[in-house]
Amino acid sequence: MAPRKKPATKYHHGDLRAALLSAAWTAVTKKGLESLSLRSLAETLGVSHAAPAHHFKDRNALLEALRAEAFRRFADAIEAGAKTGELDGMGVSYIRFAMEHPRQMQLMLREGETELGPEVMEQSMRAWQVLVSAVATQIGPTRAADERELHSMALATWAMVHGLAGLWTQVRLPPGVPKSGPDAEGLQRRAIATLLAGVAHPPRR
Amino acid sequence: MAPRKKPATKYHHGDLRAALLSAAWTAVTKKGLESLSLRSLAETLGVSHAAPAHHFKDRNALLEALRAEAFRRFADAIEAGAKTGELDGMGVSYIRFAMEHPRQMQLMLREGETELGPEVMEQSMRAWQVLVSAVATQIGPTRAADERELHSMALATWAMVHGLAGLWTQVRLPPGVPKSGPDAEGLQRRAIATLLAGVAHPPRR
DNA sequence: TCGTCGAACTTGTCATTGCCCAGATTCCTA
DNA sequence: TAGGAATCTGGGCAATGACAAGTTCGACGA
Repeated sequence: MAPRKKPATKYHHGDLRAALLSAAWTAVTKKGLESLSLRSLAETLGVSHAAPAHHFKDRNALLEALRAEAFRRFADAIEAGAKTGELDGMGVSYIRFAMEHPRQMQLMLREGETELGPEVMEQSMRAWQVLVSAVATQIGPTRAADERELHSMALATWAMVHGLAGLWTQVRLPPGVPKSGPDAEGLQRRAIATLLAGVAHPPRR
Repeated sequence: MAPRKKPATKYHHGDLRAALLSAAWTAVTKKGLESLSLRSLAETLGVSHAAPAHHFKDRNALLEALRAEAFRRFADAIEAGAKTGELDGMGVSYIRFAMEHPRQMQLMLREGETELGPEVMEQSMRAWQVLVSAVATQIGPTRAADERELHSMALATWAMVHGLAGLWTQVRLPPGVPKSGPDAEGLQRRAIATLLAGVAHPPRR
C-alpha cells in the first residue's frame, strides 16, 4: 500500500518536501514570486510555520529547487520542439514556454543571487546542446565544422528567441502589436525567419 | 546659494523626495530590488521611518518613480546611440545600457503589477520611435513605406538586441562565451549583423 | 521486546518590514 | 499674524523569515 499515508491528524506529513514544491509552483503561477511566503505555504498544507525549514534551509533554497524544476520542464519543451528537426520549431517552443510560464521564466532568469545548482546547470546545458545541434542542421555540416561559426550562429538564434520571449512576456509592446493569438505567433515566426535568412546569407566578417 | 540646505537638525529635510530617489537608485544598484526597504532608506537619510510615506504612497510608488527615471536614462542612451544613423550603434547602446544597469533593467521589465505611469509610457514610446526610424533608414524608404513591414523589422531588431541584453545580463552563458570585453561586444555585433543581413534579404512571406 | 536515536514537526520568540494613525513642528499664504 | 497645509515624528499592528528548544514518530539494533 501507499508508503506515505497522510491522515489529517498525522504528526508527520508524509512527503512535505514534494507538497511544498507543488504548492509553491502553483502559488508562483498564480500570484508571482514576490508574494510567495513560506508561512502561507505551510498554512495551506496544514503544517506549522516552521515545518518548511526542515526541507529547505531558507526561502532561497526553496526557490532554487523550484528553479531547477522550471529548467527541467523548459529543457523538455525545447527538446520536444526540436524533434521536428526544424530550428524554427524549437524557437516557437521556447517562446511558447515563456508565454505559458512567465513567472517561472522570471524565476529562471533571476541573476545569480545564489550559485546555480548542479541540476539547473545540467538542464540549461541540455537545452543549449539541443539548440546547437539544431543550428548545426540548419547551416549544414560544412559551416558547422567551424566551431566559432557554429556557436556564433547559435548565440544569435538564442538571442532572437530569448528576445522575442522577453518582449512578449515582460514588455508593454507598442499599440498595434498583437499580444497573443496567431497574429502574434506569425510576427514571431517572421522575426525568426528574418534571422534565419541572415544565417543563410551571413554578413561578411 | 543652494536652495536646499539641510542642516542635520532641521525638522524639514529640504528635498526628501529627491534624496529618497537618489538613495534608492544607488541602493538598487548595489543590493538589488528585493532588499530595498523604505525603513532602511529613511534611516540612511536620517529621517523617521514614516517620513517616506509623505512623498510616495507606498513602496510600489517609489519603485514606479525609480522606473520612470530608469526609462528616461534608457531612452536617452538609445537616442544617443542612434545619433550616428547606424542601426548597429543603437543596438550596442541598448545592450551596453543593460549591462551597465542590470538591476534597473530588471526594474524596468517587471511586468505590470501596477499600471505604467505616463512618464514611463512616454519614455518607452520615445525609445520605440527612435528604433523605428533607425530601421526605416536601414531598409530604405520604399520598404519603409509599408508600415507592416517596417514594424515587423523593427520588432525583429528589438527582439535581437533585447535578447542579447538578456543573455548577457541574466543568463549564465555556456562556457567559452566571453562575459564582457571586446570579444563579447564582437559577438553581439556579429549577431546583430546577421539579423541585419536577414533584414536586407528578407525571407519570402 | 525494548530502548534509543534521528528525522520530522511543534510552539515560542525575535528582528525586519510595510503600512496606518495621531500628533508635533514648520512653512506659507491670505 | 492667524490659520491651514505640508512635512515629519513616534507608536503600533500584522506579516514574514529565521532561529531555538521541545515533542512525536518510526526504524533499527542489542
